[in-house]
Amino acid sequence: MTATPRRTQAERREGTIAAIVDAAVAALGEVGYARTTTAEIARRAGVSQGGLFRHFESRLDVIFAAADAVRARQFDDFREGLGALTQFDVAATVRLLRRATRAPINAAWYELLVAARTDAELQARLAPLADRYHREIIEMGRALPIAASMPPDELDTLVIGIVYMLDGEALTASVHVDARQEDARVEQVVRILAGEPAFEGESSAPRQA
Amino acid sequence: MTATPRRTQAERREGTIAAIVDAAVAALGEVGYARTTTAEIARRAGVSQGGLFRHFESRLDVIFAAADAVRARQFDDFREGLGALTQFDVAATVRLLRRATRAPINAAWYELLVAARTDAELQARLAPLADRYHREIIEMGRALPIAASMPPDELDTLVIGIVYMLDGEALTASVHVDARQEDARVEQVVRILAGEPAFEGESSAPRQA
DNA sequence: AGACATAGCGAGTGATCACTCGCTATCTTG
DNA sequence: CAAGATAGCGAGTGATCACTCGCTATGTCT
Repeated sequence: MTATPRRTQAERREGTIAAIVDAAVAALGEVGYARTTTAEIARRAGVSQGGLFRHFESRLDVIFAAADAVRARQFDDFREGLGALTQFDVAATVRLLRRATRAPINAAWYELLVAARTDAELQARLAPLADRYHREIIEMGRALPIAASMPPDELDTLVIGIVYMLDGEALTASVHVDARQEDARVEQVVRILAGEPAFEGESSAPRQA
Repeated sequence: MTATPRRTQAERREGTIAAIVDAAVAALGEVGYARTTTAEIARRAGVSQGGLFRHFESRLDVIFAAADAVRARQFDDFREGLGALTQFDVAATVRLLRRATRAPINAAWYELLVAARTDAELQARLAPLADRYHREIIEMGRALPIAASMPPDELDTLVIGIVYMLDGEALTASVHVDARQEDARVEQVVRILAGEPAFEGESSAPRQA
């Protein structure tokens, strides 16, 4: 019945580990950190609980591997989206960023951020990953064509600020969405990045030397 | 030994309920949603587990009461901070907002937001509170002196955008802080709210009619 | 082929979860 | 002051947690 495909030990190992990590990422996104139990992960991965602990010493080790997978995948996905644009467009780029922050996989990242706040061990493991994430976002921003039109550190601050803003929007999205404001927000960001005032003032009397 | 202060039933009830709600808020902030158990809340409130269930039908009811307490207290604190300013100052106001998002009590709100994403019951209870929170933030923004210098809906979008940005910053703070960027971010926000470009462009050639 | 190593299994284990229940302590009402 | 109501207690209860352990299944090495 069961045709055994004859895989090497390394292949079996690798495949099982990948299944467990994928399962953990999906579970974090779908049921949250607290309910991402070893039983839940094993069930989703099609592995027994004992089998899971053959490859990971603890639940935290699985979680950590999942966190790094999320970080890596988010960049792959975003760069893929950027590459699909026929030409650079600030509004489209901001919408890509929003799509990234709203992606199910990114919800897993938020779960980890929040859990890390009150879990010292997780915090210690996650901090280096978060630093790297932060660095990669900045690098990504500097690689954008718009980088030529403003000082690098001002761009860095703007890019991170925009990402933070979309993070806040994504977090609140589970209990409150305002589609009209979301569109308006993209337009404001576009104006800011274009070096224009953020709003169309009716009586814009510029003061301050 | 124990001098009984002879309180009425209503006073006893009220006092116990307040202690439980306070304990829940503190627990959410200090140990997170998952570890804010009925035992933890009862211990902090100085009440037995059974005593807790005398006043609340379920853990979720306690959590809900805590959520509303957080929302109310955040506005009281913020308005108090605003009142303490000798005169209106955009930078100081943004820093007050940051202080609010970084306050321990606000961490409780983030815990609830994230938990609500994967908990349908909590989501249903929290959504009306979140709507109200959102509305009150907008009203607060419109009451600021700066409201006179730009169209109301543009201001709304900016204010919520800034709050979201500070939310994202606060969330990431447990694993990554960048004090220099945080200062720069306030300055950028001030420039944006003043109707100036967000950055000091070196070769600012304004295009677009 | 036979000896050995690694992969995978699933029934435990003690701790902790939300919540219940029978009880006592305190207040209210006539 | 007596009877009834409300407040508060803490030892259960079944479910679920991360993790262990003795076992079998499969791949590797000579």
